[in-house]
This record gives sequence, structure tokens and C-alpha cells, in this order.
Amino acid sequence: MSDADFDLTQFLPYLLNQAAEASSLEFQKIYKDRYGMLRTEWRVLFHLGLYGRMTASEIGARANMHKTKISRAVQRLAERRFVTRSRDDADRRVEHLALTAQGQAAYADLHQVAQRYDDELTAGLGPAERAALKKMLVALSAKFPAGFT
Amino acid sequence: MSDADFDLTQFLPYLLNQAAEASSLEFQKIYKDRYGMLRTEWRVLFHLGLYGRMTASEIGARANMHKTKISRAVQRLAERRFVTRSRDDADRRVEHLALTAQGQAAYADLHQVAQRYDDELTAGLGPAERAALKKMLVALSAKFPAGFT
DNA sequence: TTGTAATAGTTGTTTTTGTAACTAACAAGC
DNA sequence: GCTTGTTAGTTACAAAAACAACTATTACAA
Repeated sequence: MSDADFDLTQFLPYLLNQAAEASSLEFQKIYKDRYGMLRTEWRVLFHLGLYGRMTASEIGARANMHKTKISRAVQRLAERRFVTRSRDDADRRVEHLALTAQGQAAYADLHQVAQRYDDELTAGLGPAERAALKKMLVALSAKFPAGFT
Repeated sequence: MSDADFDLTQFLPYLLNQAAEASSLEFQKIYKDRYGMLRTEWRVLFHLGLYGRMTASEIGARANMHKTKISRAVQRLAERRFVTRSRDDADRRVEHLALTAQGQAAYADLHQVAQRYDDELTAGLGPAERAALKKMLVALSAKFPAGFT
């Protein structure tokens, strides 16, 4: 029944999922408890916090997130007054999103948590290893060129 | 608006999620198209294929999967005649799961695909890097000791 | 025994996600 | 002007996941 040399726990997609899930838990607890946010929502929040005002499509392209996810995340974030939406005058299909003061505050808080948390997660690694790990992960993410519409 | 030294795309939970999602896509396509399976289902299948007959709880403990997920995965796998369930005589709460011939065949096929796919994913890395990557991922997965019930 | 707690697994209900179809606005060709 | 095609974003419906409550069985202690 067992196979010569295949170890499920070494299968990269499996391993990545496990690591992703495990490493997201603690952070999730925080954005959920403090702000009632979902994963899609903190991501949108972070994009706006980091890169400033942008449109849903731009966020989608950067985050590799489907537009319906973003639409719903923005809706909830707007309801809770974390972001504002404003129509573009030139092209009235597009909507510019930006953080409110409250959104900025939440972002500042979570951003700081994230940074600390990231340090904590990679505490066991030397700087070189840490960089190597992230580089490999970026490469893996890029391998499949985001076939999203 | 932008922050001195925080890069979202370098935030480990984010990065891991991106990599996990990206690297799962191709494999997902295969188990879905060929066998109509969900992620939970191929995982159960692999556990049985790899470790032989075992119970739902054992799978849950190993795979860090909630019991309801497993219950439903097993249900579907049993309906489609990939696994059989048999009650334990000594303790009639527990059920032993095992692959049918059909289940074995599916496992053999997918197992081989997985192996190839894993090689492909890590093709750009040397053996040492590959090992280091996996080791770090295992460590990250283990960091949070599976608070599941 | 019998009463309480624990364990294996299932079922029901609610959230979230995925997928596809849709509206509204623009663009370009004719 | 009118088609036809494209893009931004939303909405509706189906699939999947999360969470909580449940049944059945065993364990164990008074």
C-alpha cells in the first residue's frame, strides 16, 4: 500500500497549504476579532493602505483576486466606513477607493501587527534563509500567471 | 500613505497563500476533471493510499482536517466506490476506511501525477534548496500545533 | 448499576466562495 | 448616428466550507 518514495507531507501544494493555513490563523484571529474582517477585506485594506487610492480592478490585478471577491469586500468595508468610493468623472464606470480615517487607523494597527508577526514567524531563520524562502515563494506564485478574468 | 519598510507581497501568510493557491491550481484541475474530486477528497484518498487502512479520526489528526470535512469527503468517496467503510467490532463507534480497487487505481494515477508535478514545481531549484524550502515549510506548519477538535 | 463524561462520527444551518450572467459606460468602425 | 465589442463593477444562484448541535457508543467513577 505504501509507495517507495512519495511523501504526502513533502508534496509542495499540500505543504504550502498547510503552512499557509497554519501561519494565517493567528493573524486572522486579530483582524477578525478587532475589526470583524474577512481575509479578502484585510487584503483590500492593505492594498489601499500601502499603495493609496486605487480602483477595484487595480487591486484585483495586484492581489490576484477575482473581481467579485473584491466587489463584496469593498461593499462591506464601505458599510463599516473603512473605505470611501468615488466615481471617476472621466470614466463613470470606474470607482476610486480610498481609506477613511478609520480605515487608516485600522490599517496602521494591522500593518504593525503583521510586521511583528512576520518577524515572529521567521524568527528561527537567519536573514539569508528568510530572504531565500520568500524569493522561492514569490517564484512559485509567479509560476502560474494568474489566469483570472 | 506608503510605509517605510513593509511590503505586503513579502508578508509570509500572504505569500504562502499566494503560492499555495497558485501551485494547487494545476493539480486541482486534474483530480477534479479526472475523478470529480474536491480537495478534501484527494487528501483522504492519499492518506488511505499511502498509509493504508485507517479511521476518519486518524486521518483528521494527520491531515489536520476537521472531522466534518472528513465525514463528508468519505461519504462522497464511498458513494463513488473509491473507499469502503467497515465498523470496528470491538468499538462500534469507529469505522475503518480502505481503498477499493478503483480507489487504488485513482490513487496510483494521482500519486504519480503529484510526484511529477512536484518535480516540475521545484525544477528551478537545486536539491539543497528544495530540501531547505520544504524543511522551512514543515517548520512553519508545525509552529501552530493544530488546535483542532 | 447508574449517572457523567468522553469519543467517533453525522447532520443541519449559516457563511463564504465560485461561476455565470447581468447592467452600465465607454470605444471604434462603419 | 448606429451596431459590435470591451471594460468596470454588481448581482443571482450554486457549490463548498465553517460552526454548532446532535446520535450512538464506550469509559469510568460513585
